[in-house]
Amino acid sequence: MRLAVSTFDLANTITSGQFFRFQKVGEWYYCHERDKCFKVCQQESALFFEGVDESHITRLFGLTKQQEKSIELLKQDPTLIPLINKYKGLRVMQRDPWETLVSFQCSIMSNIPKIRKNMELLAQAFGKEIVVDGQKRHAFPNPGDINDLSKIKACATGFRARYIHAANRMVTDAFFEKLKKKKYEEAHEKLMDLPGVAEKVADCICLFALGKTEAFPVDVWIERVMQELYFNEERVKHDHMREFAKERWGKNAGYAQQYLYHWVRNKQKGID
DNA sequence: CACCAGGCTGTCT
DNA sequence: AGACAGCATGGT
Repeated sequence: MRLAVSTFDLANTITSGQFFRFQKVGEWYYCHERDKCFKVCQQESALFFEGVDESHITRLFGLTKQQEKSIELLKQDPTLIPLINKYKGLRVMQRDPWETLVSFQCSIMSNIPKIRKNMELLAQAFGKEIVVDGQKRHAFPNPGDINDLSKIKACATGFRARYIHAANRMVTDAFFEKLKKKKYEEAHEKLMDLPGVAEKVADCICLFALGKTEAFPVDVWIERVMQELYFNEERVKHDHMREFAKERWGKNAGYAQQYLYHWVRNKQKGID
């Protein structure tokens, strides 16, 4: 299957810290979401994919006119212009909420390669086996299925295991569907009732899975880049940065966050 | 090997 | 109520 994409950058979108279950094989990215496995590759303005229908691709990768317009609007902020031009086509994804919750519980005191490992091991330990292109792969387990604390620990999750184990008993897919319909502030507050979920993780779930585009997750990388670009290197509290983002970018704060994060991480890695 | 990561808990105003 | 120090874990 083929889809025309005018402003989209698959590689930067997949590797910008919002998605973890993928594997690059040649030109293809094999991507997982819950029980779905599909492959996707980009050649200029053509996106090729197999294994899911087009609506799945446009939803997951945020390929909407609305997002394109929002990012264009952010160029009214002169500070963001070079970042948006450099990573033109970077999108905020819309992932499965349950899988997003577990991946960001894993993100506590961690890093992207390790989160990817945790998610793969959890799928191997608790998910059903699926075969794609002759390769053995694993679906991600449903809410309720990650129910063995020592097995969760064996997935290199450490002290996060009890958070995942407890949340597994507290949520359902229907719970997240209800949150999608609520306002950002209310969804954010409800998420923080879950173990291993405070301001930052709740904002990641709001932004990457519940469609709350005003959510502005602040981790150490956002703290650093905001200090550099907006606070003249002064130390500022995370709460103040969230307020600042709300004032400055409103409903588009989440898109701003994604460009800031990807830019500062690649700068650190020396990628140009 | 020192260093790097967010949330939870207990303690102090 | 709100601020803050100390803890837990695995990879580089």
